[in-house]
Amino acid sequence: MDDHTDHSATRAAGWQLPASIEAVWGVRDRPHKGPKPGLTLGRVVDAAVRVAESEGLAAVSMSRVATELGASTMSLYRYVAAKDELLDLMADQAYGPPPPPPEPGQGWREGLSQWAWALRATYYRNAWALHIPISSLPVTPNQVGWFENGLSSLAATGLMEEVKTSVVLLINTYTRSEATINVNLSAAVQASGMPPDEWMAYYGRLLTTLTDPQRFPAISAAIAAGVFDQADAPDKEFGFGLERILDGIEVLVRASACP
Amino acid sequence: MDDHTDHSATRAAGWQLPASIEAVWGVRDRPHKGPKPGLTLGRVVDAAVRVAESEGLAAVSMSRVATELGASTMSLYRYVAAKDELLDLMADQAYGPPPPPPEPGQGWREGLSQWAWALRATYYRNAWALHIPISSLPVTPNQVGWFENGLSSLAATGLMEEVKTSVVLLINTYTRSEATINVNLSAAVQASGMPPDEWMAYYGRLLTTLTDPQRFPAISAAIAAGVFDQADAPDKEFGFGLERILDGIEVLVRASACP
DNA sequence: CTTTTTTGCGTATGTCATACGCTCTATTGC
DNA sequence: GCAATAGAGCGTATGACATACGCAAAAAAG
Repeated sequence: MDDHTDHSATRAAGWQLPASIEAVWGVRDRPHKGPKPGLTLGRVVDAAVRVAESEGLAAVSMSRVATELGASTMSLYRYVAAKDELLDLMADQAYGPPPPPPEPGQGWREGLSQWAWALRATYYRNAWALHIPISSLPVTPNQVGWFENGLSSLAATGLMEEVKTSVVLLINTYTRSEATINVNLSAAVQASGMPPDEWMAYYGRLLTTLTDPQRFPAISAAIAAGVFDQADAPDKEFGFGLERILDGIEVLVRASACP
Repeated sequence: MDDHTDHSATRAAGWQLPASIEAVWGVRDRPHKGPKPGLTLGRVVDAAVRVAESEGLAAVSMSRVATELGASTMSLYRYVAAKDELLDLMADQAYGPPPPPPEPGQGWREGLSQWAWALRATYYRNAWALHIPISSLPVTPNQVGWFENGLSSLAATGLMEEVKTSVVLLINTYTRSEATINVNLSAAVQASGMPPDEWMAYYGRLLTTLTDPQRFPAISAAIAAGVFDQADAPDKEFGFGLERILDGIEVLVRASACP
């Protein structure tokens, strides 16, 4: 144990939790010696998020964030060891605090469903955050908070703890990737300047041209059935997949309930 | 119709399929006028893939690929309009040709399951490709080929065409993101220098330190149950989710079979 | 008051994507 | 055949960007 904070669990051979992440968890820093910091980690992250919201994640450069704060580029490195750390903190900020836990009377399915929809809304609201690569298992407060909340819906089921975490991970994975696909897609549509329906129709025509019906019978059938005639409501698509997954989990819950 | 190839379907107001992508589909270019190209699009993409395989996607710069080919940086721009296009073509190369379509006697579930596992193996084998952002719906030959193959498993079910595409999209989405998470994660573990089990144990200790059991009861329960004591086999985790999703789809298929 | 730590920040380095324009080449229209 | 022309390779900018390094000033500790 050293004179200051106990880092025995956040440090290990070859790796340690970055100092900036310890900071968001509120692990208190000793009162400093040198000059007072002119900024705070929070202000840096907020500024970065502001830039990402208004100009996209690609616009988030150290110098852009610095000018946003009226500081110099290099001063940011007193709060964050590298840009990657800043991105991780921005991602945590994007999650925000998780929604309130499900009410006691609610079933697991309803709880998980609401959780997934809330998560999805968060991803859509902060589309820029989807471009930040996932660098490890959740270690930031809001991310862990969402995980906790997801798990809590399953508390009353008889599932094994290991299975519960798998389920929550599964739904998070699904939700994130559905959001990623749609965000990228709508960016592409936007870039084309066409209205979504028209773009979809164009895509259908494109496939028709490119795919030989002999080699691509299933796709041709889909085209013929008019699948690509108009853009599907993304909500519908997401709901479809979610219900399928929940159906699958229901099978599992039932099996574990009546042995 | 103009003097050369018919582009009426690959061009549209405000957007057109990039020339390099038309090229991989084998849309023939008119016999050229100027000097003979010293390279081919295929060689450029191959070189880029070789770099990505041996040094990671981050090492793929235009100049690195050029030196790989013994050419100058700028010469690559005769084959590809921008780096993004090169990345899209690399991604298509990573998919490779889809596995053979399911045998006639096989059920949809077995077919889709095999498809998903094959897709997953492909993602794992070419982990670098997961870092390439998805820029639109599938338009490259191998990607479309995989899509076709996935759909073909569902041909015999009575599902509507629209639902079939949703199902295939769902499984692809799930598979891709599971792979993404595990690839990133194992990169993080690798970077730490610890063996996976030890890393997981460390992560458990980390969570224990950071999470107050009052505010994070569900996570604390998971920790107490030893969920984080050892790294799960990623195959198990993937199989779990996949079976859940297939269970969900089975519900759907049954419902549409006996109305 | 001196030592130590820590801050802000100027400067420098190396990497990248890519615009531009020059030269040279092979095909095409005459 | 021959000139016009589209295209090929590529050298040379240009303007970002992340970040290493080091200095000078500030504040707490002794």
